[in-house]
Amino acid sequence: MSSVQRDTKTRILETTLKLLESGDKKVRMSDIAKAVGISRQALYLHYPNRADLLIAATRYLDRVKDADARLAESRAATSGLARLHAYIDAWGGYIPEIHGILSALRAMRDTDAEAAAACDDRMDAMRQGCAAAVRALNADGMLRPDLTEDTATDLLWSILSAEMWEHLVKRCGWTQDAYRAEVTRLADGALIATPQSTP
Amino acid sequence: MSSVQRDTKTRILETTLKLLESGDKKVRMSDIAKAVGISRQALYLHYPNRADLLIAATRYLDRVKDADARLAESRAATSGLARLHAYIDAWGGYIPEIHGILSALRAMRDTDAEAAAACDDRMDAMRQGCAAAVRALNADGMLRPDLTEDTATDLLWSILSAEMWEHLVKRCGWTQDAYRAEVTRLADGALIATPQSTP
DNA sequence: TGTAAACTTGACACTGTGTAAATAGGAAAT
DNA sequence: ATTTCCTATTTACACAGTGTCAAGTTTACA
Repeated sequence: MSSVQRDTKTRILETTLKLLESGDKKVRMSDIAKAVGISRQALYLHYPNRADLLIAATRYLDRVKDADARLAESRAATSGLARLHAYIDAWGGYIPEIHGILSALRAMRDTDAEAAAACDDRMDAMRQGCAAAVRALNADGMLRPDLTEDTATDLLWSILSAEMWEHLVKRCGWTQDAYRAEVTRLADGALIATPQSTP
Repeated sequence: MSSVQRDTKTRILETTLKLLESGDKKVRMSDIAKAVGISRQALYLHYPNRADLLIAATRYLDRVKDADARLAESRAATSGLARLHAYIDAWGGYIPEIHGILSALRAMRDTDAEAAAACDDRMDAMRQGCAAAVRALNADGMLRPDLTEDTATDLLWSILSAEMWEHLVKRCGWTQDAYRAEVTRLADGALIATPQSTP
């Protein structure tokens, strides 16, 4: 019973992600159904509502892209600074891949509590990474002395937010490389006691 | 003919703004009508659709809050750095007052072309202010040498974006003062050749 | 052949936006 | 005093999109 069903379920998730990623238009349930090649109602046999489908798609994407593994790499860094940079690279590089689904979920925030929860959950997880990087920085004595770890985490969290990426890359048209470079600089300047300069 | 009409029109705008500002919930046409004390259909006699109403409300807010005058103050600053800081103060202080309507318009971006245009228009105007501040900074030789004026403007524009304010103040719970202080620091670190430090 | 799962079609409820028609009340002109 | 205009009202409907329901069809497989 499960093999066919799982195939369709997976096909739905893949199609949903493709539609969300490639297009800037609105993705309706009927759009997804048509793209998958099933009826709109069949969609509801697999996912009870739009929010659940989007959340499932997010989880699927994480699994496929191995988000945890990527972000875990930053934990291996020895110095606090290296760890900060590794985290910026990891998360900053992940944003473009989840941007489509992320903004679809964000658009549902106001109307759907479940979507809002999924959004928050995701952002909170990201904040954990920021907090860890800030702690490592502080342990090395490199955190700007007038910042608490909490405030520093908030700052890094905001700098690395998907909205910031969207603004710089989508709106201003920056390349991913330019984004990475400037955001790293920005974070360094915001968090580090004695700002880095190329020696 | 006009006095009564203008009164109702103004009352609609004021009510709309109040609803948008004070509540985090969704504001429907019927909500506005009920709050004004007229029928939903009477709303359409004054404003043909929701987007037009929101846009009119934005313009009304600008007029009431005298946005131009505030932002113009920053142009009076003598040094580039003073001008940058004056602009950050002016715009950063204006965001909380227009945040409600701004995010309502932003939520309509995907579905309504006119709302998207109004949003872009507003953000572009803000970018002009950023560009002017960056030019003044560059004229003083204080712009980080590896930044073009365009790139620097993009950076400042992103740092001062309403999304950044929302993240730090609404999400992280910062006070407006903390926001102002850290964002100023952030902008300084991002744009200025030799970063400021308290002597 | 029979059964169950996956899927289909068609219909409908609900919300929110926007349109239309028929009507009422008040002000102002004549 | 009556007509005319303007504002507003009520009722009704069209439309898009989400979500539900019921009855019927295909496919697999035992």
